[in-house]
Amino acid sequence: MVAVETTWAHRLREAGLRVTRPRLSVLGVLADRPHADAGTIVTVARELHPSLSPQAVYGVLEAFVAAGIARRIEPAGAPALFELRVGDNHHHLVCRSCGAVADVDCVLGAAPCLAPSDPAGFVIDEAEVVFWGSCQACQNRDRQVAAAADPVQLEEHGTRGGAGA
Amino acid sequence: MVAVETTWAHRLREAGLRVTRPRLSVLGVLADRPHADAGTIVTVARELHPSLSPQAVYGVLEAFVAAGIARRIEPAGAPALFELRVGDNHHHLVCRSCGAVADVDCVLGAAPCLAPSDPAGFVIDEAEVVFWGSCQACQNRDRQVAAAADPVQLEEHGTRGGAGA
DNA sequence: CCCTTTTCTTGACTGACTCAAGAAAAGGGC
DNA sequence: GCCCTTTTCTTGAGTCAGTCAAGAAAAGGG
Repeated sequence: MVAVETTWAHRLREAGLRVTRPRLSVLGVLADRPHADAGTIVTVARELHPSLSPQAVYGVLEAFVAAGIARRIEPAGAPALFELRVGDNHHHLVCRSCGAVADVDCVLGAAPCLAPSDPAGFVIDEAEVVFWGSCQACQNRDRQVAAAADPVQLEEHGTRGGAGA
Repeated sequence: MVAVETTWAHRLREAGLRVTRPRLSVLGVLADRPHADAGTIVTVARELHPSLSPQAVYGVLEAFVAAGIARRIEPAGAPALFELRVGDNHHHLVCRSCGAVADVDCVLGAAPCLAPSDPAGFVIDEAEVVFWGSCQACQNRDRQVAAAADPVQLEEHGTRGGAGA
């Protein structure tokens, strides 16, 4: 416990940031939930630090991103997500149904891992890749809903689909 | 002129959509500006159709996307953009400074053009690729600003950088 | 031309995020 | 340990993109 907090404090100092309660709280939440949005971080961090304000969280996250200890991702149609895994140029899988996000290692290595053949005069520093699809849980749920609608196929289970946030 | 409108009308009917003035206006704007956001579309379309409401434009764009005659892209940190180029799985170059967007043909062909080695149980239907960098105009501007700050290098021109959008 | 369905206008509202000012906390120097 | 400066956090108002809902207007088949 103490060791963990010491580690976070160390990481903050390394990045040239002061060690504060809000920053440690946000680091703790991000360690638990690797793709949390600002609202989730506020909610969860308040369990330990009830006076924490949303604006503090926005400020902390901005400082983390500027210092290079967090990365911001913005899948279309969702609020920004933050992750502590930085510097390895990995990409993301996003579920169209529930918004779940998973990491994928970059297939090709260093950033930018891809280069267009005709860059139209642009100097490119990053290739961002988002894979859109359906996560395992949503596939299971959809299969169960389909089975309920057409019981001939999988009648033996009689399962029901629960909404998966 | 009439031929053009007739073509748009035809395209709408093909897609199963009624032909209306707002829809023709939005198509016209998108033909001129291949990566316009909703606000720009409202402003430009009102030159021809002053009573057009923002909500009508949101509705029209939603109908276009649902019908497959437009595509919505959402670069991080910017409002959604719309384009008429659909069905070819192309990708985008986005300028970090001015937000300019250019199309790039997909290097690999059909969608999803990439596949992660470990998809973590996801079924993937699309790989979205965004190349981030600096467009030609912003490179020129930055070079001029640098020259103004350090005149030894390129003194002979004495150019000044204008803020670009 | 009429009638039904779709679409558009008007206007209120939400969610994510930003801006600004003053209060509180961090951490180096003594 | 205490003080002082700088950074950071809290509080509160504001912005921007987009959504929701209800009634008016327009499309297009009969």
